[in-house]
Formats: sequence, C-alpha cells, structure tokens
Amino acid sequence: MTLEEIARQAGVSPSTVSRVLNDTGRVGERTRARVLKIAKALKYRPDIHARSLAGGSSRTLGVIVSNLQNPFFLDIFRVIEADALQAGYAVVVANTDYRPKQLAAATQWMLGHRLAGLALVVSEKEPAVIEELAGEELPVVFYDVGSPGPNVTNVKTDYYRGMQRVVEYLYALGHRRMAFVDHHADLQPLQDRRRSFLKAVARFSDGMASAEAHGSDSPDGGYQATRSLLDSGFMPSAIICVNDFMALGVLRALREHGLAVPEDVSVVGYDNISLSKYAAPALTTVNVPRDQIGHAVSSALLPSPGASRDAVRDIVIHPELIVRDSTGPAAVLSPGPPGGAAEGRSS
Amino acid sequence: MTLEEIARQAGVSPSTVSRVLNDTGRVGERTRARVLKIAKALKYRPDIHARSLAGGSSRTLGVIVSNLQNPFFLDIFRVIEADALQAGYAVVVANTDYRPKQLAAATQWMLGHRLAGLALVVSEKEPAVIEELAGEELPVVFYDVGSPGPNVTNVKTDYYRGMQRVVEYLYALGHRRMAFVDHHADLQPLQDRRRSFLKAVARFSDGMASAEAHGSDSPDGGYQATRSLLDSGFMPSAIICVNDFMALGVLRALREHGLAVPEDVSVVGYDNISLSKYAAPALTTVNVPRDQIGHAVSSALLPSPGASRDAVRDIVIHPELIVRDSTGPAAVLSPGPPGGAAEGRSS
DNA sequence: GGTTGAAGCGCAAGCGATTGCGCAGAATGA
DNA sequence: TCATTCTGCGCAATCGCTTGCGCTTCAACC
Repeated sequence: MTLEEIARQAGVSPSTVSRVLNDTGRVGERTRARVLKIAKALKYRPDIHARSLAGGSSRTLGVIVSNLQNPFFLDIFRVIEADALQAGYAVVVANTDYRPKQLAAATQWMLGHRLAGLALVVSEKEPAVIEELAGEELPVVFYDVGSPGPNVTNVKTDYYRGMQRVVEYLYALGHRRMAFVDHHADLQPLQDRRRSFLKAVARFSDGMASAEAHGSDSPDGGYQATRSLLDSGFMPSAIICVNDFMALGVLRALREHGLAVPEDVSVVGYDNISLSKYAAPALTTVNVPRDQIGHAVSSALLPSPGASRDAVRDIVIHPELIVRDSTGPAAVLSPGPPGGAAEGRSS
Repeated sequence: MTLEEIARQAGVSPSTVSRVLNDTGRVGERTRARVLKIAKALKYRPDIHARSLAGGSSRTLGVIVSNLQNPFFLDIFRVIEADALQAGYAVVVANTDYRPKQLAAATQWMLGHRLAGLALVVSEKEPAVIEELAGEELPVVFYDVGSPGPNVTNVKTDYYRGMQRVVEYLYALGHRRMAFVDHHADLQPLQDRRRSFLKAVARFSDGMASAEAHGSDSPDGGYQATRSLLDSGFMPSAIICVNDFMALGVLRALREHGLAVPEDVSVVGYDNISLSKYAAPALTTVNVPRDQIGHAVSSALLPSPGASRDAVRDIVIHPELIVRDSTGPAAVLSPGPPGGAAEGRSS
C-alpha cells in the first residue's frame, strides 16, 4: 500500500494524504476524515525508508553499548527507550562486546540510518570514530569516553568518588588486604576505575596490601578472576569488583573455596544492578543512578519542548555507597585453611 | 557524501560507483580501484534509506522479544545477532514487556522497515498481528506463539516434557507439596507451562498438594510471589518456577524467611540461564537450548547458502533437566517454625 | 461589486541509491 | 578483414514519500 494508492481511492493527491497522515499543513475536515478512513481500511503503513529519505530525519535514536548482558547497560538503554517512546521516537541498540572494531561498525551502521541522535555508552574507544562523530551534525552523547564538540554532550560518572568511599569504608572495618577484580583492563575508562582504586588505596599507607585480577565482564569472568587471585597466593580480606555483574561470580568462587562472605572475605560490587540485591549474601555496592544517566542522554538527544537542548554539555553523575550483607569487619587474623564452615549470617 | 559526488570526482557515473561498492556487475579494474580510493578518502557512507528504497530489501533482521531483562531472551537475541552479523546482516531488537499493544507497535515499526526477516520471540499474542504477519511476504519466525503460513516457521519448546521431568524428579525425592511460581498467567504460552505443571502433578494421585503464586517476570516478581505464597499458609516442600529469572527472587524470599534451600524447601527454575549457576545454592533447572533456538531462527530468516530456506517449517526444542544444588530430599516432616539455621551445604 | 486574504489542495522536484537496457570499443573467431 | 561476442560503463526510470510554491475557490470587507 502506497500513499499514491490511498490518494487514488480518496480522489486526492499524494501530497494531501501525506499531510493528513503527518498532521502537517492545512487539510479540510471532510478530506481528512476520508483519507484517514481509507488508510485504515487499506492497513496502510508508511515506508520508513522513503519517509526518511524524503524527510531527512528519522525519529529514531541510536544507542551503542559495550555489553548488553550486563544489566548496567541494559538499564540505561531501557530508560532511554522509555523516554524516547514517550516522545514518539524509536530506539535501536547495538552491542560491541568491548571490541573497538564493532564500535566502528555499529557507528557506521547508525550513521547510515540518519538517526535523530546517537548515544555511545561504551567503555572502549576508537579515536577515529569518536572524532568523526564529534564533527557530525547530529546530536551525540558520550558516556565515559568522549570529547567535546559542537553537538556533543558528555556524561561521566565520578568513579573515583565511589571508589574512595568503598576503600574508606573497608579500611574502617579493619581491612588491609584488598584485591581489585576487573575486566578489559586495557580499555581506558576501565583503567580509570582501576586507577581510582589504586589511588584510593594509596591514601592509606599503614600495612595496606593490594592485588588485582582480571576476567571477562560476566559472572564467569568474576569467577575466573577470583580463582586466579586465590591461586596466586594473595589472600585478600576484601575484594572490590569493578561491577556487580562480575561480583556475582566472585561470590561463587569464594563459596566454592570454602570462604564465607563476609566472615572470611568481604566483597563489594559497583553499579547497584537490581541483581545485586539477590546475590547471597546481598551485595554491598556503589549505586550508579542509571535512570539519571538515561534521562541525561534522552534529554540531550530528544528535541526537548521547553529548554533548548544545548543547555548542559557536561554532566557528572555522583555515585554513592550502599552497604548490604557482603561486607563486614575484617577477619581477625590467620585466614586459616580453606574449608572452615560458615556460621551465622546477618539477615 | 553521495554516490554522485564520488562519481563526479572519479569521472564516472553513479551507476558505476554503485556497482563497485556493491561488487555487482562488471567494472574495470582501474575504475574500481579509483572509485574505491575516492570513496574511502571521502569517508563515503551509503544512505541506508535510499539503498533500501531503491533496492527493496534491507539486509536487516528484526527480533521482537517480551523481556530483554530476562537473560533467556537476550541470549536468543545474541545468537541470532551473531549469525546475522556473519552473514552481513544487522539485527534490530524491540521489547514488548509482555504488552500486546507494544507488540503491535513494534511489529508495525518493523514492517515499515522492509526487513529481510522478522522473528517474534514473545509470550503475548495479538491475534491481529500474528495473522497480518502470516499473510506477509517476508519470512517470519514465531517462537511459542504462532500460526502456519506460507512464509512462517514455528519454533516451540516442549515445555511439558521438561515439566514432567521436574515433577517426576521431585516426586522421587519425596516431595508431595509443590508450588508453582510464574508470571503473566493470563498469556497463553505461559498458561501452557502452568498447565504442563498441573498436568504433570496430576499424574501422581497420592497426597500430592499444589499451589500457585504469581509475580512479574523478574527476581522481584519471584520474591513477591514467594512471600504471598508463604503468607497464604501453604508450606511447599518444593517450589517450581516458570523460569530461572524469577527463581532468583524465590531463593532470596526463602532465605529471608529463614528457610534453607534445599534442606527445608527445594527450588527449581527453568531455562538454565547462565546466572542460574551463580545463584546460591546453584539452581536446579531445565535447560532450554537457546543457541538451538537462535540458530533455528537465523537459518529460517537468513538466505541460507545451500538448502532452500523452506526446509523445515516446524521445529520443536527438547529441554532437559539439570540437577544442581537447590533441590534435595523433601524435609522429613513438620516444617518446623521458621528460623531454623542452615547447616552443611553441598559443594 | 471588486479586492483581498486565507483555506484547501495539486504539481513537481527532489531525497540517494539500484538496475535493466543499450551502446561504444576491444577482443575474438573465421 | 569483417562479423560477432564480450567488457565496461552511462542513461534514465524507479522506489515511496515530503514539501515549497502556486493556483483555485470562497468568504469577508470596504
């Protein structure tokens, strides 16, 4: 069913049909009703491609994320999607699996679609891509990675602040042997977090020891990382994870190793994904308000009704510590041989 | 940058440029090289809309799922995406949150995009949509919901079989009081599962008691459902969940209630999402091979090289039981007052 | 009653590609 | 050498829709 067919049946020109369907221009009431009726009867569905080609834009937002499996990214996407839907926009999402190559491909794909806006919520960066985007005329939002530009908004989370809270908190509980578990340590934004940890730890000089372990961004990755950590001989009193998703695996590795959480080892995550509440024990974590991030993205990309969209160009998100059951006072001393049974556990 | 601009600079016609870029038709070596070089220099990027408008199709697959948060759906999506990418296709995904309205909207959106194929991996059904799709000329795959048609492939999972295994297994362990936790009991495919449970239970007449509770498709939902179940006064010796995602919440509700798993209550999930391994205790579940489902979808939608795509029209997936640590012999007798401490736990 | 202005609608030019057809010129065969 | 077949490439139509511009028609006003 094309516009023309409707036009024919309604006895008007395609232009008029277009005007009726888009509610633009002046059209008589009688004509409008007739066209609408015929369009419905014919189950007319506009061809998005023709529409965008002719119209220029496409009422579609693009979002590129690093790992859709990680609820952190999914949550942000969903917030954006909800906002967009409400504004009559659609959202398409692409996944990169932290591969710069995929980032480039996804970006090309998105750009070819003449989107109304593009958000990069990724941890990897492909300088060429970032730069290209910054020069583009379409509104872009970068999360974590990014660079200034005429049409770009940058959203960042103050990871250091969160990490500092975590380390201080653990220190106060007597922890002196901390391990950091992360993934893709080679990617800059992730490295920043690692460095935040290191920096936070460095503030305490007395007998503080730390170690690191890496895995993939998944429970499996956390599991593997923890095993290699334990195998390395370093016995941490607390493990800090770059995110909750990996922490899920850390918990299991510890459990299998006969280590009780938090009695023998404390564990803290990052992000406060909803799953963290359901871990056993419930995960102490750092809340990164994903709805805030999502809203920031959509308000930067969607043609906001009131304020002009170039209000804020740089947004910083402040995370905060959430204490649950996976952390507690550092074990008294001798970690003792693995295998010790767990005892009481807090509610 | 348009085709024409490249053509101008290369001193050829747009047609030739198109042929070079798409590797179709005959083009001289020298010309090809020149065009390619200029295209690269100009950072040319084809306009997808123009391309699809002119070409007819769009090398893009559409996937609609009910709940992206539930790893079950995400896993399927990722398999399809991987297959598609390899074939040079892109995939767009839409989420319905189990709302038929959203299904209709998403479908319209997809159809307007002249996709190469569409997969509906959803639990809700909107008869009008299903029917409309079945009449369409584009290849469609339905999972769980569906109806035959010239271009449609139906993929189903034999839920009953899995449910039967679960109930038999639990029965053998002495369980006689089973509860079923699910979501959206009003949607037919989900009802099928519920009925499967009921039917499986009905096979055992001796003193078998069962109950049900509902929540949303999330850990939260499982949590709420379990609380209301417990509040209702029915004390199950085993809880069967419609999926692992909800089971995660069931586990927590039980724990909070002072009930040990599997000592006091056994829990089994469904799907075998990777998270189920990381639950505490690791979840006994039923494996639903999502890669198989995903591959089935992509082979039905992608222009397969060898076999003609209309090979198989109906695919049935067979699930199988996976026993882990969340199930065990039924508690001896008197459930005893809540609050009893957990003791040893299997590895 | 003629002038004016707005309302209602059609014309036609694109938007940026793809593609069947046809035409030169080169290569091939007799 | 002439006829024939390829090769390499341009022409122009087309895909379905949007939109600026301009032409009627008709009510309103002086």
